[in-house]
Amino acid sequence: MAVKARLTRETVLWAALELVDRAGLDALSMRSLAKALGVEAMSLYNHVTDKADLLDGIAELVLSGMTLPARTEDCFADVRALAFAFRDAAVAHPQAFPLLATRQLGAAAALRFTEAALAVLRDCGLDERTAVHMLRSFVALLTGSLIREVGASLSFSGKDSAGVRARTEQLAASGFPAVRGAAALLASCDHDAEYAFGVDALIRAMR
Amino acid sequence: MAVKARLTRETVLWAALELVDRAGLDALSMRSLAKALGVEAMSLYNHVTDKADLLDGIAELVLSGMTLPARTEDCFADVRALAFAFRDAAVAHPQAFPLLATRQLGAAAALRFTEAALAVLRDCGLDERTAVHMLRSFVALLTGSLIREVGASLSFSGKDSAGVRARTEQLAASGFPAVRGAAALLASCDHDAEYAFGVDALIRAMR
DNA sequence: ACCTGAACACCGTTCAAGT
DNA sequence: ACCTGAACACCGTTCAAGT
Repeated sequence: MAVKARLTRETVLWAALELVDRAGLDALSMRSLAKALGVEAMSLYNHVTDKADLLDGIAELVLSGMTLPARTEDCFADVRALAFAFRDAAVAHPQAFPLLATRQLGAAAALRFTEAALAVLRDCGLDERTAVHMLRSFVALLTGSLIREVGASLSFSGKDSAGVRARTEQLAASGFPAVRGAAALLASCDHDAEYAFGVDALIRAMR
Repeated sequence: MAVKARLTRETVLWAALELVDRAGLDALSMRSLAKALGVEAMSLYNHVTDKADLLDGIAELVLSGMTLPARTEDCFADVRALAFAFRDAAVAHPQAFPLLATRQLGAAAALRFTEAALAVLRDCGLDERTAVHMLRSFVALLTGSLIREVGASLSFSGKDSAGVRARTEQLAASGFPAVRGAAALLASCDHDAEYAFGVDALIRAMR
C-alpha cells in the first residue's frame, strides 16, 4: 500500500516473514510474496539469489530477533534464561520455526547465541570440550521440543478438551498396557512445563 | 521393470521411500513417483488420498522399521539401547527423517516405541507422570540431535578436513572470544559421540 | 541498477472417460 | 475397482527487453 517504496533485501525478508506468520510456510511462493509487495515475481531475484536464499534469510531474521538475557550471579539460572530466550524467539514466529530447525544456519546468525551460551557454560565450571558437548545437547533438546510444540500447536495444548478426551480413549483402547496407564498424560501436553522439565533435567545432569 | 504388478498402498509407499533415499525429498513428486512405478500420476490417488497422506505413510514406514532392543536387567542400559534403536531407524533413511520430525505422527506408528520406552522408564523407578515427562525430553533430544545430524550430513562429520580447517579459521576470526577459543571443537562434530553424550546426560539426570 | 513480461519446464489435483 | 488423459491453477527460474 501507500507509495511503492524501492525494494531492498530487508523489506523482502520482512514481508516474507510477515506472510509466513500470517498464512504459513506453504503459502509462501515467489509469486505470492511479490504480490504482497505490489511487485512482479522476478523483481525479487534482484535481492535474493533464489528461494533457498529467501528461506535462509527468514531463518536469520527470526534468530537475530532473539533477546539475550542479562547475566546474573547464578550461572545455572543463566543457562535456563538462555534456553527460554531461544524459545521466546521461536514461538514469536511458530510457522517459520521449521526453517530454523531444518536448515544449517550459516554460523553468522547463530554466533551471538553460541557465544553467550559458551560463556555461561564455562562459568558453570565446564571445560571447553564439555561446554561444547553440553551446548549441542541443549540445542538439540530445545530444537526437538520446539518442533513438537509448533507441530502440535493448538490441538495438543489441552485447550481442546473434546480432542483430549477422544485421544485419551483412543490411547486407552490401544492394547498397549503402559500406554493405557498413561493415556490421559499422553493425550495432552503443557508445552511450557514440558520445556522447563527438559531444561532442568539437563541442568541437573550438568551439576 | 518386469511385469507391471498391480499397485497397492504398500508398493506405492515403498517406492516413495526408495525414491527419497536415492534422490532426496525434493525429488519426490506424484509425477516422479508414478514414473518410477511405470504408471500415470493419477493412479496413485487410488492408494493415497493426497501428497500429505503419502508423506505420512513414508514416516510410518520408517518408524515401523525400528527394531526394539531386548530387555536386560539394567534398566538404564535399556533406555540407552532404545535411544540408539531410534537413531538406527532414522539414519537408515536420513533423507526421510525430516518427515518424522516435522509431522505429528499419528500415534499408531509410534505406539510400539512409546510402550517400550514407558515400560523401561517405569522400571527405572519413575512414577507415571515423570516417566511421560522424561520420555518427551528424550524424544526431543533425540529428534533435535538427528535433525542436526542429517542436516549436516557429510560436510560436518570431520571427514572433509579442508572444510573443517576453513570453518575453524572463520570461527576464530569471528570476534567472539568464547567462540574463538572453541573454534576447532565447533568446526566439526562426531555425531555418534555427540548423541551418546546427550543420552548419557539425560540418564544421569534421571538417576 | 533495478524492474518487467513472456516463456519453459515443472507442480498437485479435478474430472470425465475408459476397462 | 482401478487406471488414464486432458485440463486447471499453480510453481521456480531463464532470458531478453525495457527504464
